[in-house]
Amino acid sequence: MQIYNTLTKRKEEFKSIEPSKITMYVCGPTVYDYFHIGNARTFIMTDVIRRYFGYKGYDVTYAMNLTDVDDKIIKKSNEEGITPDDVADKFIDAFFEDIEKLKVKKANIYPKATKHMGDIIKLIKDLEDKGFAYNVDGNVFYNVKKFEGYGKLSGKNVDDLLSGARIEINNEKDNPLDFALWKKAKDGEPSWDSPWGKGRPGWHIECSAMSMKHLGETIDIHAGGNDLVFPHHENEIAQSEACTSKQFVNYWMHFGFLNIKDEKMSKSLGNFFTARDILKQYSAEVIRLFLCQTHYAGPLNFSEEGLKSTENGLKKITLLAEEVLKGLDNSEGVKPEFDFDSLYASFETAMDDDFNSSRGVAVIFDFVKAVNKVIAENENISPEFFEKAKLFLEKTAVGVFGILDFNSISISSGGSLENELVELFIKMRTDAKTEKNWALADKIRDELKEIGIELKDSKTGTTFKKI
RNA sequence: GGCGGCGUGGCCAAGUGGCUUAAGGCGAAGGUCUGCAAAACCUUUAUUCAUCGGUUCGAAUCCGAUCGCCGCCUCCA
Repeated sequence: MQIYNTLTKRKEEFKSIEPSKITMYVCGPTVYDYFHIGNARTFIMTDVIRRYFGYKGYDVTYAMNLTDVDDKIIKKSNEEGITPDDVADKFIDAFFEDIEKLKVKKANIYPKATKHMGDIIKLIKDLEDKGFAYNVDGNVFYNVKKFEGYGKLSGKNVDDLLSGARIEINNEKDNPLDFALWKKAKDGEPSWDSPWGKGRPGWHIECSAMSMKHLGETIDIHAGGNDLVFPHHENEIAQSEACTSKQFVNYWMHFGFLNIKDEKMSKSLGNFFTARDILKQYSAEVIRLFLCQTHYAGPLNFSEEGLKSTENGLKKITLLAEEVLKGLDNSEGVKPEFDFDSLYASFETAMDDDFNSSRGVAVIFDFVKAVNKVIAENENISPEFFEKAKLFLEKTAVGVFGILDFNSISISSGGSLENELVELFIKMRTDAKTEKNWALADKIRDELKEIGIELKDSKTGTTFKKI
């Protein structure tokens, strides 16, 4: 399995620290607002990656942090006149609701910054003791010059950064690049006691502290959006490695941006759609397929046309899944020649190559086409064939991508009064057809469609489904 | 100013030296099936990969230049 590692800037053979076990940490949301569909890309693609590891038989321990103490939360709490905790709680709830609607499997742990103050303070103290941090009147800064590898992830060097035009002026810092580990409390802000007085943690320290606490000093994978490479992840490395003298993360993975008309979707530009709004119009499966059709690292333009075209494509998969379910009820039939093995192999080859979901999805479409061909060419097909076909879809489309849900496929089955009534209409229509009374036959079909029942004629008779 | 990414058919998107005279999806056109639909199947839809040079027996893939777009360096997934 090959994974592109931002740290080494190339694809590398993936080797976990412990055989068949993986530790993975992903930078989650700062809970001050509903997350947008660009954030969702990270949540969904890490979900796909995590699911694929599961497919491969790995036991994954996956942590996603919730940043619940932060400038933006404080700002929001002032705007709304509620406490920062209330802001955080509200959007943590919303986060879990949205993530569930997007069919993202839950992480094993969702550590919160506010629940790890002891660990954070201990880490800062350690950095101070080791000479990597200095205290200026209750503010503690990290001394970037002390850490030799600073810039190794983002490919920057301290001198280039210093010549950059947009570095803020802060007289308290020895060096403009130094960043806050601990911020002295201001009036009305949430604060915690520490050896440096009351205050709260800086932005980057929580991830170092929580990743090391829950997953270990060295972990397999750390992922996040492209915009976190610098400074966030760079600083995490500096904090963690200065403290442990061990490699913090073996594989760094970064996701490309979701753009609107070639511009990064972001809260600050205001060009964003929240995931919950998009979910009102499109299913989780459509959104997931839309994202999976592009490799995770590249940019992806978000558009209504794109979602629409994905929705049409997904229909093909769903309709085939329906045929597969129906085929399970066959009593007997031919056992067609079908090379499941080579399809599994193609799927794995694609996904083994840095999670190339775009190719993985193409394999599913190839499969759909091949099964449709089998169905078109044979009158009766054995249920065993459909069982194998269902298993393939379950492992790939359902299990890895989450772009199909057998439970939401309604196939007509007798029993209820409603179904019997529809069957009655179908019988009447069949009679009308025999009498070549096309006007009546079409009227029945059209009117049933208006109340949400779709009829489909085939050689073997007419079937219906709710739409 | 520093660093990095990208430019493939009408649209989206894989491919990064020969297996590709470029996957897959959407759209479009024709055909089979059907009373008509729908679905499905078959066929067609890039002699070409921003442009121009170069390396090579061979390049969308490597090198150089040019044009265009985007990102990071400030909070951001």
